[in-house]
Amino acid sequence: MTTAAPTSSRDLPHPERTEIRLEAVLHALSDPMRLLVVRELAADGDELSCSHFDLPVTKSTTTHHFRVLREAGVIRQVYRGTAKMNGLRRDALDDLFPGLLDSVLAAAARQAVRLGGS
Amino acid sequence: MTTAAPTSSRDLPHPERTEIRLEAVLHALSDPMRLLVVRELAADGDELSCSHFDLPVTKSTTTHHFRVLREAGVIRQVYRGTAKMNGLRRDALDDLFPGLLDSVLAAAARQAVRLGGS
DNA sequence: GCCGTACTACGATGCCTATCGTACGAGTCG
DNA sequence: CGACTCGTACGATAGGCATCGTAGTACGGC
Repeated sequence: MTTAAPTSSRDLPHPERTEIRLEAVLHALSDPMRLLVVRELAADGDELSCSHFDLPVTKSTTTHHFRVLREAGVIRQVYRGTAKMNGLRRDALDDLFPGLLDSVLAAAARQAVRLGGS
Repeated sequence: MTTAAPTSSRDLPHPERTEIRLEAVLHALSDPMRLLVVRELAADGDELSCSHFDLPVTKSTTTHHFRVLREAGVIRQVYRGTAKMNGLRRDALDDLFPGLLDSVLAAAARQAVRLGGS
């Protein structure tokens, strides 16, 4: 259910819903880059390719961050051709930790306003 | 406001409310030991001494964890005689990140039930 | 079949951190 | 004062991790 039929043959390891740990999720979200990615994913709906994000790090590092997010159970990644599409695992997170993701997103938005000014 | 008159002469550096960063809070809560401490603090009201906690680590490490929590703005520490009392900074956290702490605590409680069974 | 694009794998590096042990300072109580 | 308790400071250590660069793999289009 959680893993739809992949458009490509390559498959990626995702943690089962019961394998997701709060500490891992919090740790994944505690990195500025990853928090930025999650905020953008939440804002733009889902299904965004890795290359859509213009992070101030190399592609190697970007790959690393996406893997951390996937292995923590925060995002779901599916290959579609050469692109790798990313989507928030809202269903699993909201089921396991109700309100957590929204609180973090709201907190991040508030802090962005508070610090960035814009 | 946030810093009451200390019972002892020794004083501890706490971040101002505006200095508290979401990433730092999430990182502080992403450690199992520290999450345990915060859960106990939230359950037992506030004003618990460091020695009250029976963590499976040495006292040096315990001191380290409490300092991380304090420097992230999660707890407030005040000396009272030889003891160091610890309390959650609920006011600051709820003001900066409404609902975040409660979501994390609820998520931790849910996960404890889900995993521990007891 | 070949090339370009998208992403990965692997090794290296430097920093951060969780942990410990020991030695020390601060405060309380006899 | 002296001893004891609570917590700190400092050094050491080992592991983790964010970052990079380069070389390589998968896929789609020409």
